[in-house]
Amino acid sequence: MDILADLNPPQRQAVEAVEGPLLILAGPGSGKTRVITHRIAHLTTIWDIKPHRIMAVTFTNKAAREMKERLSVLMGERAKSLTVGTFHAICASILRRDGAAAGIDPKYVIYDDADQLALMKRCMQELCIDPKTHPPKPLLSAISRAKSQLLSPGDCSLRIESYFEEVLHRVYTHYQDLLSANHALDFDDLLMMTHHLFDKHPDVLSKYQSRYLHVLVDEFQDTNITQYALLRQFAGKHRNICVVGDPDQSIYSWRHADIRNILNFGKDYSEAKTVYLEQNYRSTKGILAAAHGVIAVNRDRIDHGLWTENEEGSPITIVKAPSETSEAQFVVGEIQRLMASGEARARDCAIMYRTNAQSRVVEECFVRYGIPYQLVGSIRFYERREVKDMIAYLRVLHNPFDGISLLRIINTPARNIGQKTVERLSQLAQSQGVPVFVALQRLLQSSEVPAGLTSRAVRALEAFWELITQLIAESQEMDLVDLLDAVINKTGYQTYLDNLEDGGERWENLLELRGLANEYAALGPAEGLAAFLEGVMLFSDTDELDEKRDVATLITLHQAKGLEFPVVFILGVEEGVLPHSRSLNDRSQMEEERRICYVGMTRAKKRLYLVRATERRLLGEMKSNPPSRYLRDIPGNLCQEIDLNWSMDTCAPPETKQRQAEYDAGDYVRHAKFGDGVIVSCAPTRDDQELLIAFEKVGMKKLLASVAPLERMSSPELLDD
DNA sequence: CGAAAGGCTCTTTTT
DNA sequence: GAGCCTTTCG
Repeated sequence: MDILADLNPPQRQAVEAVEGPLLILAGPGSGKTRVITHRIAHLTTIWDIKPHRIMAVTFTNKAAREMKERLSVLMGERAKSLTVGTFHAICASILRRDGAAAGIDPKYVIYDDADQLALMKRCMQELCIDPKTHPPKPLLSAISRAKSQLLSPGDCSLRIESYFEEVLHRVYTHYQDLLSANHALDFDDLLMMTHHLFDKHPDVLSKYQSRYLHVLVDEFQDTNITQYALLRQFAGKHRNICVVGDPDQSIYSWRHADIRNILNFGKDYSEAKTVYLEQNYRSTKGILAAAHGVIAVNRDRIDHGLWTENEEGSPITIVKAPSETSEAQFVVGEIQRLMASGEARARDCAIMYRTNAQSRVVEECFVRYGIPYQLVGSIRFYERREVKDMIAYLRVLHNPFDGISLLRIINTPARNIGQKTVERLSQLAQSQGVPVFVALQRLLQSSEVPAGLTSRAVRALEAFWELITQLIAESQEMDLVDLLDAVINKTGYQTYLDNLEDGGERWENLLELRGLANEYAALGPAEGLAAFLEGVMLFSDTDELDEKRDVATLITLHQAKGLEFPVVFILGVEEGVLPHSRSLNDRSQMEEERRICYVGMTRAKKRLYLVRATERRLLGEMKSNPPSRYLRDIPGNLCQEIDLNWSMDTCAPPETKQRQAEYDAGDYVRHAKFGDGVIVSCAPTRDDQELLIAFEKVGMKKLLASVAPLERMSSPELLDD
């Protein structure tokens, strides 16, 4: 197989530049994943690099999985020994293997958002900080920001400039203490602690540096400072680091992605080569031009060419609906029409929106009209109560120091351990400075009942202790699936679910979890449990997306990055929704909103619909939003407009008209009465344009584009007649 | 002790 | 409208 055969010249250049650092700037649809996979295949075949000496880092599990699939097509079995994974997954396994040097328990557990929140509440309680005056979430997000920049609690104490920062410092310090007391790491810790480990233990670092001859990174524009620092550590010895990115698709600044990384790359690796991938293989010319119209407005960007040899394609359809219901109905009708005409199947269609909340109306509508669909990741699998409960049990068995999990399941299902008892128990743990698990053990060993506890409560705790210790013993020798079954049975969880209203559905979820556990069977008891817990925490539901089923996809614009569909509907193209209201007063956030829109538009291969509702329910209140500013930035000649407001009462088919209102300053026009003229300026109004026209014969006139009897003139010669 | 009801806040995007 | 917390009742 000739790996270079069907690559265009820049792609080939990117694949063949194997020595030294390489920056690939790749526009949407330019084949960047292809370049990465072919580059790896090229390295392993032509240059005979052993696959286990190559690391490819992605952001999502889905991207990692796809890359592995494509690589095994190119390389076969050899692909298995490549390191392909997300930053988080790669770091998690490094810490499990080598973290002990930095004081990390190999049996550490990973805390997700919910766990973090629980821990933060506990933390604030212990510090006597009122969660009303200092809401936990902003504090957590500030801590996350610090960790994304490699700032330890100590570093944060160096520049305390406000009361908030003072509180932050105290909270951050204690939060880290609690994490470590629980033998737990949060998502950001996985990265920061790995960096820390490498920083303090050159021997460990050197092991990885020597092993990895080549490091490749996808979606480089989304890396944060910590991730970039990690990459530099990995590539520190051989300096063969290849990063692929597109600044125009940077939409994760809220997760502390730092665009400066792209700029710094050239400084940190002054010998770096740069390759531009500018040919788009995905979209029609029309879609590309429309998307360019939107993104070109951004100030903080370098305009680079993006072109395609694809056909011009259908016009972009801009739809004005009276409400979010009719917005959804339009989508249904249009999908039905496309399916009936054979132009598209359900699976060719994607419905994209800014916020998850928007999906509900669409979902209801799809159910009513029987359009098959899949909703991508609004409720994460492992965030479901029953799944979290089961995982909490397994975590406690794996690592009894995990107090957050222990307290979660201590009375689930109910076993007569009330709130008071739990509170008393965690107080005991805190005052003795030991984990809850140990405090419980001590309490039960001592002959006297501590103050504040009834003997009844102690009996209940004893029963719980028996249950857990017995399960821990079993976890040492039982296979994972058997262990899970044992937990479900001995805790009475199944009976508990049976008595619940929606128990059936929840039981299904546990069966799914069981199926997942089955995949770790080969690893044996303890190791299987560890790997399962790691996998389940880092597993994201976006991975659920199944391209094989013939169903339409409902997805947020963020999650849509990296995907493509023949037909794309973007909903809520309104001021306040896209761009989102929370970004309106911040210029750099507004630029990001624009990139989000750009990402959505460039997902479309053949057809693109931009739909808005003149009125929609927001915050429980009816709101009427003006059309998104992005609509104005799309050249009018690329569009066709549908106004559903007109068809409401009359039941007439939706009126379609070529958008004539779109004029630009400098256009030449002929007016039925005033004769020929040139447009001096045009001011957009709600649905129209107010034109200032200099007429040859009658001078300046102010006219509305939609009502004035104007005709566009193609060339200025006519004026000179 | 647990379940149910009422009141409160806050709504972006996710590894 | 939803999730979270607190209060209230059985």
